[in-house]
Amino acid sequence: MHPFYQTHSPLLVSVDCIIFGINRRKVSVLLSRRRFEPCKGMWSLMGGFVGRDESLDDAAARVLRELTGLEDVYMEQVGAFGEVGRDPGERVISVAYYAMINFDDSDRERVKAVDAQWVELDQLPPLGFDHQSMINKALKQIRSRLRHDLIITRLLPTHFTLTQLQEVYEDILGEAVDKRNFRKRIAEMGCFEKTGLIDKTGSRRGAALYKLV
Amino acid sequence: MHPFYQTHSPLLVSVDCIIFGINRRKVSVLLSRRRFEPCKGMWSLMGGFVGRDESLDDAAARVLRELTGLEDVYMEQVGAFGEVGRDPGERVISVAYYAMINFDDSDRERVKAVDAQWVELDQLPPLGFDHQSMINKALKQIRSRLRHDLIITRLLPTHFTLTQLQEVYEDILGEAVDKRNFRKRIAEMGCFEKTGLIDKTGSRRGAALYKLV
DNA sequence: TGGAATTGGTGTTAATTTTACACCCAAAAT
DNA sequence: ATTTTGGGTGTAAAATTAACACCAATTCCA
Repeated sequence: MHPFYQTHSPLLVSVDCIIFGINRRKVSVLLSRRRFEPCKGMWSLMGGFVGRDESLDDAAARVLRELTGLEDVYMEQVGAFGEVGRDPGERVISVAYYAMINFDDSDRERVKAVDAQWVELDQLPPLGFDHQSMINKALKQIRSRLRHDLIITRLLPTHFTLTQLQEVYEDILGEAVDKRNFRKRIAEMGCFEKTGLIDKTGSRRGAALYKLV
Repeated sequence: MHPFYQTHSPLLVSVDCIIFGINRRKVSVLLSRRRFEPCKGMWSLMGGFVGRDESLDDAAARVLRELTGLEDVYMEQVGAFGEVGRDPGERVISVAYYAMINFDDSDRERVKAVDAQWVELDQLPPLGFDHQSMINKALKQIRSRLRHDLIITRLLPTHFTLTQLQEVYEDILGEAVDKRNFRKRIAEMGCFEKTGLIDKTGSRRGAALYKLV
């Protein structure tokens, strides 16, 4: 190590993953019950320490993979959280990331093994550490992208109905939107394509299934 | 330390400060020439390591104070940068912050002492590390806030003319805006107040000086 | 077997917001 | 007195956004 660096004390750095998915038709976050101190027994995000030879992005991807078995999932950084007392056990800097996954893809066995559970956005229990702030900041970030971005399609299977898409949109936004205006906007984006398939699970009539172009 | 933490290797964590200010009527960034390896001789942002007993926010404030002598400056986090090779000297995670300061307040002596210099946004030289990415991300963040937020007034003295404000706005946005529409929008915000004072430095006629309400 | 129930799908109009645009003003300098 | 310089102001067209209601297709059940 270069002498300039030696005088400074290194710190533990972790990543925490806010994993969004859909459970029982509602946008939810994957939480797990902590089995170690600190905050043992509380609900929290899944995290892990950053290794010397992995980037922050890689560490986040690894934690997600360990938990869900999923590879190559799109993740976005939320920010770094560094209050001195944020982890009561030790000084830890944590970088929050969010991921949006299609629940059906995820490895249910593994999820169960770590005591993880899907919780709807408006049903979140008290969380350990500063994890609620992380989620709040992530939601703000996602909402601001919602109008010009198709991130939320990652929560759905490759084929989805417009009503499903709208429900996700409303969950994230936290308010209802007008169906016709929503569909108009979607259509203008021009990134969707009718597959010709019909989904009959949601209604008697059946709804057209779309996919990203 | 709790045994759970012992198996993980701590990392160096630094903060880098993107200090915006106005120099010769143009929005500029305070850069310094590095006097140590790595990247010795290159231009870079000012940074510093995060101590065990200071938060990230505190570390950023400290670095800013050490460089400019300014206290209680508003800073905003840009994000964490953690590629493995981002610092060629050693593994360092860095958290970027931006500050907007009124140049006249800053301690010119101290700034000179660290070989620092104001550089206009469109005149940035090649920077060391990933500092250009940090600036790019900060600018994106600021632009997205520009319409509903008065952050840029922090770049100006407490009393300023509308033309000054508009020039800052244009520098950040990177394009010209219509004078009448700009003033209309500003007026609608309703956060400005004519002081009754006149600034004669900019024109023969003189321009009204405003302040934040 | 016909009618009730359920979710899917579609256009138009008014309101609001945004953009484009040009001329006179006040003071200073010559 | 004339010129020069930036300061200050309003209106109309265009674009965007928001509000709003009904018929369609199928299933289920009486």
